[in-house]
Amino acid sequence: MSTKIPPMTISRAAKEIGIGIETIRYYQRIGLIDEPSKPASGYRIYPLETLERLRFILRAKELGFSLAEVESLLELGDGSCRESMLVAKTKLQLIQAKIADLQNLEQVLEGVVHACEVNPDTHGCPLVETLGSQPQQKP
Amino acid sequence: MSTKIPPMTISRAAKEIGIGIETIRYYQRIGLIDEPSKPASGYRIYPLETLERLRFILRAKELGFSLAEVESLLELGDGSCRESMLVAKTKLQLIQAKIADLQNLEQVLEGVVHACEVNPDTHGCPLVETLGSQPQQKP
DNA sequence: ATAAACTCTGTACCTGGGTACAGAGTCAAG
DNA sequence: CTTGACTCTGTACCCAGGTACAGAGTTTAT
Repeated sequence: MSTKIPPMTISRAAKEIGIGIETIRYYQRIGLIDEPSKPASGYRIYPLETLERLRFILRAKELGFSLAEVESLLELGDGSCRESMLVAKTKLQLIQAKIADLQNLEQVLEGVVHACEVNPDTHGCPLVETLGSQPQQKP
Repeated sequence: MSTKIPPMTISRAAKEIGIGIETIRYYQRIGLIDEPSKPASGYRIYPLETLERLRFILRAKELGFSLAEVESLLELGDGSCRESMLVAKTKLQLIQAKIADLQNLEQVLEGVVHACEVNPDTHGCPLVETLGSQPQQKP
């Protein structure tokens, strides 16, 4: 009477998470997730725990963490909150620096695009001259 | 009477720009800068023009452009301003999206670090739980 | 005039983050 | 019970962006 739940094989896991099969295997190779033990004969079954871990990895990656950083976060997860916090704080500072950099670039690009729009000569493009001259205000 | 200006050999160029010798050669290999012609016997001399181009590349790289993007900017530099502007506009949009992403991450990390500071338990770390749960507000 | 320092050329190697594929085994539907 | 779809294992390959090194030639300082 029970509707059969199809076993969570690698391709179902991949589809569930929205990731490639080969990528899952890659993460296994580099030890980011562990391989479910193989049942003597048959396919590996991916437990919920592993799916959660994969989701964690994906979200962290989207947020700009490298796989190495993700790994340290995962390792610290089991340990002290203080240590994880240190990792996060360090990352936060990097993120803030990166934001500042990008905002600087944004300004430069906006200025340059505007200048190009206002003065659409075919020569003496402001964009090229901007990048070609001294560094922009980098405090 | 004239003080000898030492010739701008590759290592002097590298030092001047603040880049490795091998990196300059790498840029030559991939066609990003051209190799000064070699004087039958002796070392290649790097003209100011090439130094400028290297500086351009470095600044653009700092601003987050890939070498491929840098190349297209350099190519467009000689052509129409309108085209360069298109490249810059596209890049601007990417930059703005990236900034938004990072600001989202910043908020999440700040919240999490704050939560950790307020409630420094050794277990149930908010950071880990945050990344472990549903995706943050990603509009 | 000779040794140290530099350059040139070519090729090999590295890290990060995957992606592809061959060949053998396994499962599931008709 | 066969056929097609899937999995497993292992290895190879891809891209970006470099970095290293060997062996031969050149320059420069002493």
